[in-house]
Amino acid sequence: MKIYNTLTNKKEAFESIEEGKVKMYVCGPTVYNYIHIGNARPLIVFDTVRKYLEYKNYEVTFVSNFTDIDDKIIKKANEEGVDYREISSKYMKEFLIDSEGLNVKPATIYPKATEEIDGMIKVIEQLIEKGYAYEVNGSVYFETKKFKPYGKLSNKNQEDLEAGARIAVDTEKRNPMDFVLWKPKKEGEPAWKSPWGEGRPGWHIECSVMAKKYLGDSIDIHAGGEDLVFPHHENEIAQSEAVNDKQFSKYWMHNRFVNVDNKKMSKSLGNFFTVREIVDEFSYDVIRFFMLNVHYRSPINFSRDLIQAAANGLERIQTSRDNLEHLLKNAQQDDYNEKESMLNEEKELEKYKTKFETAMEDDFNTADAISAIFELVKFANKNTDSDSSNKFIEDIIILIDELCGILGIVSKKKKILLDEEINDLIEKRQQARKDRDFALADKIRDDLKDKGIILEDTREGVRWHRG
RNA sequence: GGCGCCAUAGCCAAGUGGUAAGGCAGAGGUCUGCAACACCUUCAUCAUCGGUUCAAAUCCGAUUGGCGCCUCCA
Repeated sequence: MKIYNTLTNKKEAFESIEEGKVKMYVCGPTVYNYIHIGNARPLIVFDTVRKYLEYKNYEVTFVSNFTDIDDKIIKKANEEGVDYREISSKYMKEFLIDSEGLNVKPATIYPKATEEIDGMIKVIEQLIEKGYAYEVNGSVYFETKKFKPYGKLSNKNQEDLEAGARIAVDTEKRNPMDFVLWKPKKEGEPAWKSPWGEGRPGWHIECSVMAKKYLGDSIDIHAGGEDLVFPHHENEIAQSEAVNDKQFSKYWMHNRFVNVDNKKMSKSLGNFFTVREIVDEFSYDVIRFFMLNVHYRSPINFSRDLIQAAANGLERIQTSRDNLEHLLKNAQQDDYNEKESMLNEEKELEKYKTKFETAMEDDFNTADAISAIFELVKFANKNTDSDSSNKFIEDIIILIDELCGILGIVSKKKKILLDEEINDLIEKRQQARKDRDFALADKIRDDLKDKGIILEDTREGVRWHRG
């Protein structure tokens, strides 16, 4: 299995630190709003990475934090005139709802920044002791010059960074590139006690501390959006490796952005769509499928037309799977019939599975993996009919479900329970068709369509599903 | 100014040295009372220029265009 490692800028063979186990840390959301579909990309992508690792029998410990104290949260709380905790707890809940909708497996642990302050203070103290950090007027800064490898993740060197520094130099700092570990309390803001007076932690220290506490000094995979490479992840490396004297993360994975009109979608630019908005019109399943249609290290453009195209594609997979299930109900033979034996099905199915795995092993090429599913679907559509055997159909269904399952793609259409009223109407329509009263038959079909029930007259009888 | 990424059919998108996967949309056909589904057929030489090679979308160089990071940000 190969993973593209931002640290080395190349694809590397994946070898976990401890055999059979993977420790993974993904930077989680700052909870001050509903997530937008840009936020959904890392969620979906790294959940898929996890699912594939688990499919390969790794025991994955997956940690994803909540940044539940931050300038933006405070700002929003002040705007709404409520306590910051009301904001953070509300949007944590909403995040988990979207997360579940997107078929993201819950993290092993979701640590919250505000519950880890003691640990952060301890690490900051250690950094000061070891000479990597210094205190000025209640603020504590990390002195980047003291950490020699600083810049190794983002391929920057201190001189370039200083030359490019656009922020007005904070006179408190010894060096413009130093970053804050602890900031003093401002009037009206929440604060915690510390050896440097009341205040709150800087953003970067959170992740270093939570990763250490729940995963240990060295982890296998650290992931997040590409914008986190610098400064966030660079700073995490500096903090963690300065304290632990060990490599912090072996592999660093970063997803590219979701764009609108080829421009980055972000809360600050205001050109974003929330996941909820899209779910209203399409569905969580379509969003997930849409995201996985593009390799995670390529930018992906978002538009109504593109997501509609993805919805149509997903429908193709689901329709095929539905048809198979329908055939299975009527299938008689238990063992392969002559035609099926000729097809050498097992070997044929192996081909799609191999293509799928090969794609996934190559830095999680989900786009290519999905094409294997489409090829499997084509094979199924082409080679099954009412004469197919149970065994033949079941084998295909199992494989479709397995492959879709790894990607977290829902392979079945959502159905409601058989409603007698609907069945009555369908029978009525069948009678009308027999009587060649097509006007009535079409009216019944149209009426059902208005209620969201789509009828299809297949060779094997009338079928219906939610539109 | 520094660092990095990208350019494949109407649209989306794999492919990183051996002659272009897959999906959406479109066209023609089969099936069907009609429709839908499905199936069959059809639809590109890979931004431009130059180079390396028996062989390049794939490597090198240049040009043009686009994007990201260097500041909160997935």
